[in-house]
Amino acid sequence: MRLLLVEDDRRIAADVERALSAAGYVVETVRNGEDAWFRGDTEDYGAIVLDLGLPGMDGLAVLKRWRANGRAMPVLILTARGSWAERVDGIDAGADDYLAKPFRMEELLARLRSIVRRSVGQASSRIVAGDIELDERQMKVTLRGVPVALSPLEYRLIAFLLRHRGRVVSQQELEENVYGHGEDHESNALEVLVGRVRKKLGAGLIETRRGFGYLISDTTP
Amino acid sequence: MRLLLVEDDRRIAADVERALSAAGYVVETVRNGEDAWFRGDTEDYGAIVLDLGLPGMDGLAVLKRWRANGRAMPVLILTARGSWAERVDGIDAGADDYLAKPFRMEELLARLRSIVRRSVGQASSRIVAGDIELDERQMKVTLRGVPVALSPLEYRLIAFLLRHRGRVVSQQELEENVYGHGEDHESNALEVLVGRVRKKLGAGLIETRRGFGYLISDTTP
DNA sequence: TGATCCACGTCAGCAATTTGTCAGGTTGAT
DNA sequence: ATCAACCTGACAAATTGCTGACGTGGATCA
Repeated sequence: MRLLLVEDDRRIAADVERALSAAGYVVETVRNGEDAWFRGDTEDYGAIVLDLGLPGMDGLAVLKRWRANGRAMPVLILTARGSWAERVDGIDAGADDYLAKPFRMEELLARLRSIVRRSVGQASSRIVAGDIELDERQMKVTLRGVPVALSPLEYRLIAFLLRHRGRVVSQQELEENVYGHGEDHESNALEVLVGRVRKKLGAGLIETRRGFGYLISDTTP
Repeated sequence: MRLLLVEDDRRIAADVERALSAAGYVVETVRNGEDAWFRGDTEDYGAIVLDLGLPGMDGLAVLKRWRANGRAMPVLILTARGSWAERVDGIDAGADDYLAKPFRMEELLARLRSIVRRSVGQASSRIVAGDIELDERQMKVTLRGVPVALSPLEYRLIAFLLRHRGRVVSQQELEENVYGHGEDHESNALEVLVGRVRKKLGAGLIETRRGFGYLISDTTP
């Protein structure tokens, strides 16, 4: 599988490139935003590993332009700072996953495998789980074919759970990704939100794992 | 895919022809403006590579006459210098992309792929959505066949939304593309603009996705 | 030069929606 | 049975987007 690596730090680039090659990928590397944008827009890659701290065009901007042009390949973001706000920005911009530097090469490979698997399994920006269907391009959720009106937070919640369907997502993680911060648990806002989504999408969809978090089970083979 | 190459320099023509053939295109070559115009006007090509520095009829003039006759194939312009004025002229004349000499063959191929992909994705410079129709070459919008007078900003707004129909466009993104800057949201100018366009084109066309942005749904698959 | 028109930004008010909070209920593990 | 975790309905506050009215500046034309 062919990958694009976008990384300006030569040392890191070389390391990652070696690891990816060893793992059997064909890797092409670029070092700045413009090149990245052009390559990503004109070539077909199985996945893209994108550093955010780039010279020239900013990594997020590159990603947004790809998505704006309808390019749907899986993108894994690397960022120096482990800031949650940045993570949310990245996901909103259309990233499929995110990894904070420094990272272990095994983890990079694992996450890469994961997003690639997800993308080949899906081939589009639509996720189906049981009765409901999510179209990320249109930000539209349908229940048995009927469109459901969701508020921004409700949408973010269900989108995150669906993207991570098949595993338990902790309240902490959900909060960080829905609200963009990990406030202390002084409020039950998230629980209320879950309740509202359940009311709109049916009670059976989001399961509660008492003490652990929430789960949408994966029903797509 | 069948291509027309318009290039008077025999050496360059031969090089490009070889590269394009190797890439799997069927290439026809002409060396002057008159022939180019005739071929482009009477034959159907998947794309045209057009040198601007031609003997006889000038490349830009050829392009303009094609467009005036309603020919909509993607055209990639080659120009001797990376002159900005020439680029703007080319884009205005209806070119889809441009490339400054000297160039690397890979880049030519990539840009060609890009404009071809764009054109098959869109089939023409006309976009239809519901009752309304946009002709980008003529910068003309009609509602149920009746031309609608739009101001420059109104046109840019509707054109951007139509080009990206089928997905939600955020206010931020819309602002950047309509006004050319991403000012802080201290004004509701964009909302007012949307209102004005709605008044002219009907309220149902542009949907509001509260908290996310605007959307024109894609009704032409 | 002045009259007029048009595009467009600004503003204020409105209506609808969204969202946090709170005060009880339920539930499930031990 | 008990307790923490979780759910739910109600409510008020905050946000968001829409609209009509108005003002300004630039272009056009007499």
